[in-house]
Amino acid sequence: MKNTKRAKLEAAGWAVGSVKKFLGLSEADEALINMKRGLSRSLRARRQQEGLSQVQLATRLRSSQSRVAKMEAGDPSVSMDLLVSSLLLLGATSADLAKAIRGGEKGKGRHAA
Amino acid sequence: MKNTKRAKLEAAGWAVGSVKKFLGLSEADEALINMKRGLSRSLRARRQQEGLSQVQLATRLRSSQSRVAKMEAGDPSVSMDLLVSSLLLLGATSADLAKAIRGGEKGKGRHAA
DNA sequence: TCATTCTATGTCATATGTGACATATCGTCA
DNA sequence: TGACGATATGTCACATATGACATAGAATGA
Repeated sequence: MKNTKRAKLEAAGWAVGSVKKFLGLSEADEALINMKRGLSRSLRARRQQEGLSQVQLATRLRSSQSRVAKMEAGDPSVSMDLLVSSLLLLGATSADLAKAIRGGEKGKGRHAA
Repeated sequence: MKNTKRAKLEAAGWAVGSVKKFLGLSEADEALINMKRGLSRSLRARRQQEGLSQVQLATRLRSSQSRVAKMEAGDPSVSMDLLVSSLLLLGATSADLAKAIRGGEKGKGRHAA
């Protein structure tokens, strides 16, 4: 992910209604991270449900154990594309993904609102 | 995103879903592309609803007109991350995104209401 | 016609993501 | 204890995505 994003935004000044817009952008960043978290959790859950090790999953995905670990850890270097396509390869439907994305909303353990 | 698969995809004309197996196109690939399509459409819809030109939107996103055009065109060079974060910046909620993703599901031919 | 605005498409330098590898930690079992 | 399997973390070469730019097409109005 872009760790320069915030810096760029701050440097930009953000002409119109700056403070409000800035907060909005911050929230957007947070939302994206939460969505990824939901996908990460879903990936780990599916893997474990299938009784696969990270190595086994990596083989299925034609990736590596370390990348699987990073996917599940929500590492910033992992794209949403990778998470989504991995979940799809594990048999998730787009409805499942939609759910995972919404499920990643806030803190874990919260009942859905 | 593997360019080889994309090339195959596009070379096929990407018409109907019957030849995909021969081209090595998995269900997962198809699903991912459909999800992106849903996001692309949603982005365009939101932009137009706000009465923004691509240039104006690009400015808001701190991107360029050409990239916005590519996002909306579903260009293979556009990542899901970019689509999602752009939509979030336009004020979409994760529920909206979940919907867009599921909306990108099936036949695009349907001139939906 | 020309001029303007909006959008599409191609290219490129550079930023970012990815798979692979090494290595560390942790738990389990003999 | 040592060995093994599973997971985490750091690094790197290479692949891919991104913003910026140029340019073209399409639509509108003078």
